[in-house]
Amino acid sequence: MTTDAAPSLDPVELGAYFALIEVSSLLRHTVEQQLQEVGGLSYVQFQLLATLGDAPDGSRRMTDLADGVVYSRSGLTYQAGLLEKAGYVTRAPSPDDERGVTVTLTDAGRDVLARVFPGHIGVVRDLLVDPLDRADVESLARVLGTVRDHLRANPPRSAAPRRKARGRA
Amino acid sequence: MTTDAAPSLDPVELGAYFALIEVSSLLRHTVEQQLQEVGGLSYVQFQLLATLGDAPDGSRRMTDLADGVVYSRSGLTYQAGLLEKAGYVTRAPSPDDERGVTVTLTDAGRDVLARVFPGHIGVVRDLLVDPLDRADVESLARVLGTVRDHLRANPPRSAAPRRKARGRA
DNA sequence: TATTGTTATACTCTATAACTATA
DNA sequence: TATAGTTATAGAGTATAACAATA
Repeated sequence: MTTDAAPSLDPVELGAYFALIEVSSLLRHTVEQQLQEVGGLSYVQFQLLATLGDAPDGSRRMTDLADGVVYSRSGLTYQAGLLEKAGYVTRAPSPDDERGVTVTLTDAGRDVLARVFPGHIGVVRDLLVDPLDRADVESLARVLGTVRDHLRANPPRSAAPRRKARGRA
Repeated sequence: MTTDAAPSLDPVELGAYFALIEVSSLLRHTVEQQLQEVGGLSYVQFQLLATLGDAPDGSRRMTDLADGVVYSRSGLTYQAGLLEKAGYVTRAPSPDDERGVTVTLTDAGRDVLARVFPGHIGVVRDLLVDPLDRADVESLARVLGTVRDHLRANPPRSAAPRRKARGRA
């Protein structure tokens, strides 16, 4: 039901896709530079720290940290290791489940987050928010929120359950 | 120079930003898997091939290829080298400017594009287009188009592979 | 047995700087 | 001198598979 018939997108749909890719790519690239310059953080590292910062106690289990940030376990272990070595997080066995590891934000972690945040916000405002009027920002938030919710509800899986477009050729 | 005063974003603005990052990240990751499985292509390689496919004669100069795809010259040389080795493009000195290199799509390059396209389109439709109604897709295309145009007009001063942004601060 | 996380390893990609050659 | 592109190289990140420990 997905891509059996001749798949195509009209110009508007294609335009939305291409614009999304180009905008997010450039925005992310610029933010990455800012994070690297100011805090020596990669974007993934920032996302992990920010996720911890959102948690009431600054703690989260590895698995819960992975969410939309990283796509493999070992990748998360690697990044968490770097953050721990930098002193931004600690890792300890989870109290309730000895298999799990609880990652906790340190004071130094909160510091680097605070140091990095203003410039981060500045980039996002300059590149994404300022060029738009209020109504467009609201529209963008709503529409992309819809897409995000659908993605979360239907995890795209590793393209495994997806049909092998054995089309022409 | 841009935002020195206390920078902040309200929840809607932050929501637009986070949704953009999450959606584009997941979309790109899924597309990358499809491209890899079906055609053995990375996303960047696909973008380069697709750019060539858009050109009337299937040719373009290296510099023109770089546009929103790659952020360093050497990175482009690397990817173009891979594509050449795979037989998807040829490289030859530009006729008009002996310093330049003209990259040209081969028949094999067109083949792999054609082989990869249906599934690519399918992913984009499943993940981005189908969850939205027509008006939302149009809105998304328009708003992101606005942002993209601003980004192109005001290159974020470091992601400019062509000009040498000298005179920092 | 299934799940959580780590390790080892190999690979891809990126970026800086030095270099060649054309303009 | 400035521009177009390549090369060398080094580093960051990712993914897969084998592994240990716990549930």
